[in-house]
Amino acid sequence: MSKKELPKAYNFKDTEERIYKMWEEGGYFRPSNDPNKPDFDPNVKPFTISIPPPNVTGELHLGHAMFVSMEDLMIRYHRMKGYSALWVPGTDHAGIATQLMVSRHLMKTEEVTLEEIGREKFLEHAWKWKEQYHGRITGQIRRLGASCDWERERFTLDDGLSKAVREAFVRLHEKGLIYRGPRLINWSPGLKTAVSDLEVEYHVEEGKLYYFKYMLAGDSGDFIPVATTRPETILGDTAVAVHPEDERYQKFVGKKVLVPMLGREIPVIADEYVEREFGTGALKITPAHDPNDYQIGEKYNLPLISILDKDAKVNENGGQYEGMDRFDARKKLWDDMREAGLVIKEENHTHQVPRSQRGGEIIEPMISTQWFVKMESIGEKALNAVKNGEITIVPDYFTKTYYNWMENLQDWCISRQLWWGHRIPVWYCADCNEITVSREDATKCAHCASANIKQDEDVLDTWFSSGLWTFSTLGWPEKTPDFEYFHPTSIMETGADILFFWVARMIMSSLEFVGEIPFHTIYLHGLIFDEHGKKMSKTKGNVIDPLIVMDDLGTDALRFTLLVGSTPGKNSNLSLKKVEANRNFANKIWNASRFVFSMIDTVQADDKPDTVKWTLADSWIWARLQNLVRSVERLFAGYQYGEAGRQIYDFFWGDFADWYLEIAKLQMQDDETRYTTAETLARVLDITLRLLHPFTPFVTEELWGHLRQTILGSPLSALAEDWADVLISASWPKDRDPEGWEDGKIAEFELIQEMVRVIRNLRSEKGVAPGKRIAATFVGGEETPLVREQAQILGAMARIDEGQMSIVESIPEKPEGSVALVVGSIEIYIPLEGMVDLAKERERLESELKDAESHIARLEKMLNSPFAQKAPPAVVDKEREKLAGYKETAEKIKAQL
RNA sequence: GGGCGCGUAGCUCAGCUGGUUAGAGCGCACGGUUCACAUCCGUGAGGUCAUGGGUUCGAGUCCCUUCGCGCCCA
Repeated sequence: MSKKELPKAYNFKDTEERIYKMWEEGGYFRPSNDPNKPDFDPNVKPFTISIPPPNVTGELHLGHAMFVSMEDLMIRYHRMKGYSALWVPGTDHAGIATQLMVSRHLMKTEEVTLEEIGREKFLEHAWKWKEQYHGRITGQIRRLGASCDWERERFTLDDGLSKAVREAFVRLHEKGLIYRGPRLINWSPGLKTAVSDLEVEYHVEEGKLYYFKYMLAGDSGDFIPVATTRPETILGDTAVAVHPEDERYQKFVGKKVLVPMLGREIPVIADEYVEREFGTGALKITPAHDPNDYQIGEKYNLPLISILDKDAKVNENGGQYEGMDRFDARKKLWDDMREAGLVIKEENHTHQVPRSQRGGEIIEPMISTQWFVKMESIGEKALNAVKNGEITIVPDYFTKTYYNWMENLQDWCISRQLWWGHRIPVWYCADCNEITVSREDATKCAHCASANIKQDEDVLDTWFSSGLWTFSTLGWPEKTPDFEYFHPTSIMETGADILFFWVARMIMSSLEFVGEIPFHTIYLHGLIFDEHGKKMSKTKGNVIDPLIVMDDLGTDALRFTLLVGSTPGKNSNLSLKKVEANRNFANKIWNASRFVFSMIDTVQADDKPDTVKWTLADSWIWARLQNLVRSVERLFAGYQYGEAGRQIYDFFWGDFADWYLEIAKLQMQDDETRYTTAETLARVLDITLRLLHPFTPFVTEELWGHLRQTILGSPLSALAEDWADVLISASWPKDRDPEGWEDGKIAEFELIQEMVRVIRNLRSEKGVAPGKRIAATFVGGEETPLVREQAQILGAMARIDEGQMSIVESIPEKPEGSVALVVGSIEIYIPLEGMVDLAKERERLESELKDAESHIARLEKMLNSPFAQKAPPAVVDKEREKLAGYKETAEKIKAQL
């Protein structure tokens, strides 16, 4: 039989690729109930996840590994539960990142700039680039075991999604929710494009606070001292503001001051916004280059003077500084001001510097004509969807963060000065100056029918298209069967860091365009740091590459580590040590299974007993397993996947492998119990593999296949008759209600375990050779029948010589030269000739007695307190039982002393 | 400045709606060729659950204070 050939260690390298291919080619990733097929049953519940689309040209990192593991777990679980599970894969075009990469590549290989090559040629290159790298990232996601339906894979720039983007844009425009105009935006001078507020990160950095004089117009010689962190923006100042109650400056309010070096006259205004304590208490206002100043500028109708061009060089408004780079201008202007006697001082100052999320260059707020989406009404709907419970966020403490953000929405700048993306579907007419906004490519002006029209040069923010992701991937704006059946999707699982970037925008888009929520649950996972909680970065050299981890330790080990090491929303620290431990777990599963197969192989048809009698161990492992199934079900329902994984791990290793398998070795040698033991082994392994499958799909699929074959080829074949062909489509274990006998059997078995432990402990302490069989006398009292029944197990597990093992109900007196062990009401005497140090034994027993007595005292005190009346009876009873147990133990020990 | 989270064994972390003597992995110590597994087996050491107070019959778990750390927003 094939199982004999199974290698001694689990070899994931021979397994993963083969299994994945089998799944994919076998069509197991498709939803079981497909609305496009004639046998579609609308009553079957769908379970849908849209993948957070990775950058099509990107490379797998741990963030991907995390969400793939988590989503695959959810999908596999629901698939096994009988839902029509659909996981829609796809990628996004990542406008800025990809354009940057491609243009760098072009510069390197062909030494051409974007301007030289032109839009059309550039796009050809970009598409080639996309084709080239697309397979890399999707291949890497496959390696993780992702059971997504690749036949439904989408890309943000493909035809269907582009159509969706157009539809969305045009609808927003029709509703007046989209507008174009000059506003203060975040400008990235290196990329030469606008970026959204979210794409700007504020870094605390050492800088300087520059103090200087704002001279009053006229020659009074009076001045207002002003401090700034960005002196070059002085060129664009249009006011100086002071606090209305600031006595130092009240006299200047309403007067004019002169912009240094330029001599422009600007007003001194009073506003409570000014912080009197900061700097000099007087604030220069540059509405065209600072968001706060912009608002003040609006309030007081101050002119906007833009002083920078698209390269962040000083423009014509900067007088003699025109043409200088922003930082050179800062220096030159300051030097000139010093010469002119306007400089007061410089101070070191830490402040927040806005930097581009991509590339890290300093972002310049500046006035630019861009397209914006009005967020107010859209945002309100999205806020309410969470407030009224239609959408739940897990973990729920992110709900507040969400509210906070949604209540303070700024209009969203959606145009980008790039070529790689969805070109804005707006055409400008050179004849009538009207614009044409169209779903189809326009050929003539909608207003004057002139053909002299030109499409807007800009593209849309990538997040605009990914905001439509949950429904555009299902076919919207067409009412496709997929869209009708699978939307709204079930869970949006993604990183907490893109709650606003993406998740909030999907909610807004879906409510706006589809009129329904995009998903009912948002599950946010945390970020992954290195083993000491430090952010992974190339410069620190602490980056863990999931591809290398999978090469070295296997996909299942990586997945299990990520899943078990994380709790919803919390960041987790990953170390290779942990992955290694889970590689070992995969190997443990492998070997325990191998053992089970070999046991099943030994069963003969005539081993089947006439009446089935389960042993204590059989009952115990079964009861434990049922507890586990219930527990996992409850934990999954609460998104506690990590805890569920840990419990399965503990059961498999701690209960099944360490105890039941050892006992099964004995039970398999007994004609009476061979059949039922093999059956128990088979059933427990089957259910455990099913429970583990969403965590570690490869090793479980491989073993389950062998298990199925082994059972089918054995007298136990009836067990596996109705099983699916492959584990991925097998049914999830049913959580049954307890039948009432379970707790008693578990308690009995735990007594046996405890006896084994104390004997092993003694052996170890006394240095008894591990292989040496020893003698033992069990004085069982009430438990004597149990001890007799389990004698063989006790003997084997504790290495007791059967010939020298006696079990009695009571003995007249303590045997000489023996060590006495007490487990509940049972006494165990181990004769260890020459090894028993009476004084030491006494000491040991005394300390055990002390321990028991302290418990007795504690429990008696507790039971005499209001606890007995106020606590639930079940809890009180439990404590009473405990007390009785300790009393018994104490008595037995006393008898020894 | 506002909001959120965290602080449990040497390290990394679990601990669900408050209810045994607070757990795991790694690390450490001792011992092992037990016929599934040395990617293993057995035994052990190690914690006043950051601090102070409160609620409760009962607090690692709920509330407040302080200290330390991290994140988000401004």
